[in-house]
Amino acid sequence: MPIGHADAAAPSGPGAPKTARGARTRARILKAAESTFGSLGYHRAGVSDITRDAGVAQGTFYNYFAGKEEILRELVRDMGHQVRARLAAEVVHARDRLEAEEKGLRAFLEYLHDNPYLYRVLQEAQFVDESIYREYYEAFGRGYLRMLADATRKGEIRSGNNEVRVWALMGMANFLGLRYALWDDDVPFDDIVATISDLFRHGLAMDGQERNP
Amino acid sequence: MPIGHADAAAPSGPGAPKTARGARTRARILKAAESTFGSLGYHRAGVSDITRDAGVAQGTFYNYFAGKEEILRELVRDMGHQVRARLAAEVVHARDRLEAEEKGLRAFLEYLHDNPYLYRVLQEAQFVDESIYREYYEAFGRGYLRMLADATRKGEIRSGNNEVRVWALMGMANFLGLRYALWDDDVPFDDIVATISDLFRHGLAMDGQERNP
DNA sequence: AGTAAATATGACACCTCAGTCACGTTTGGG
DNA sequence: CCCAAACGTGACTGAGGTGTCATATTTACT
Repeated sequence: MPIGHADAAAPSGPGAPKTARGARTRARILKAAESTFGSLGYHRAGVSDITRDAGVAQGTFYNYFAGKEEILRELVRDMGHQVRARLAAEVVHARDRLEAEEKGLRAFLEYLHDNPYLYRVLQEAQFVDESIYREYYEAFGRGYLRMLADATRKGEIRSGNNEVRVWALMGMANFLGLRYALWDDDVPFDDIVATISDLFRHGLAMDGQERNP
Repeated sequence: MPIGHADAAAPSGPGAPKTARGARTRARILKAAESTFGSLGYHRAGVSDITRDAGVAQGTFYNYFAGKEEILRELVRDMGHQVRARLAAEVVHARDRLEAEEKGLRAFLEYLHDNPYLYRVLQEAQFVDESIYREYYEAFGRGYLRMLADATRKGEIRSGNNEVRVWALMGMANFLGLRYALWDDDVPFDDIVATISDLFRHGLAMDGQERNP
């Protein structure tokens, strides 16, 4: 995943803007949708809330998006690109997988803390159209799996079912983010990263225990 | 958490049934709400869908519940009691914490596979009233934390920040359940449990590596 | 059996909100 | 400078759905 490369596709299909003004307006509406869905939630948020926030009329909305559901789809795709790009950038200089996990987790917690809307929009999308949600995590998971496979090949991590590991790791990050980056920041990210790092380096069991082949 | 003990509180407050018939009707409505919310989702499901499923008239619903939101609250509380009771029963005979984690994870995956509605109702409740959701996981987490603290005291697991661990472990189980118990059961639960057990016993890093005091 | 409280009914009032449309305004290529 | 296409507007409508209420039926106790 190259950094600095425009990962986000230009909008296409019906409703794609054809002038500079159109592009600006579409972007404003999308931005407004992010904060409106993010703070009010998808169902409480009306299209009129979005257009008011964007400073356009109701009808303008439908010049660019087929409806409320489609703008959510677009939004999730957009936000997904952003997180992945950000995490990839943070992780690229790690010397091994364990270090990459540490950097990645910290970056994710920080990202979530700075962009709290991501979580809500994403999780709520799950119940509007499950395929949007699966697409996000499967895309995320594919990249993650590739990195774990590399690490296995290099002998940096134990061999094992990396696909299962990916889902376990994504779940961990997700819950830690919800609890410590969104709900309460009563535990420093350093402590969280240290705790998880210890789990990755030594497991949960006492040292030297259960080392049968 | 004693098994076989009625953990679920009897309904109280306004709308509490006062005859046997009333209690039956209330229970039928709650049951219907579970399957209706579970399959259609909270927002798509109408109160009329619930009452039709329960075989009662619209108005009957409001004899027992203040509204759509309150029955969701009740439902989450109810389902939370059930899962916790079930997991506690499965875990109670484990010989140490590591074995308890294995049994607990497998039991959770099986429970979710048999009760797919739990996930949807719970996750969706998050956006209707966040406190319902937090209450569920904080209750779950308190019990979990107590068990990890015991295990630390007994020297069964490494010392570390158990609270952070609890959230990491809950997140893992959650995502593994979503992916492998609800979406696709293409990986046997045995493999999942084995993978996670290996993580707990040895970590992710290669054996013998990173063992500095 | 008689009676008051509890429970059941379902039509309906009322409101929210997504999406439409006929008509103005701006843009940009020729 | 012209004009066709692109863009912007906001009042309106029609569907969907929550909660109410006057009335009917059942329960439980005497």
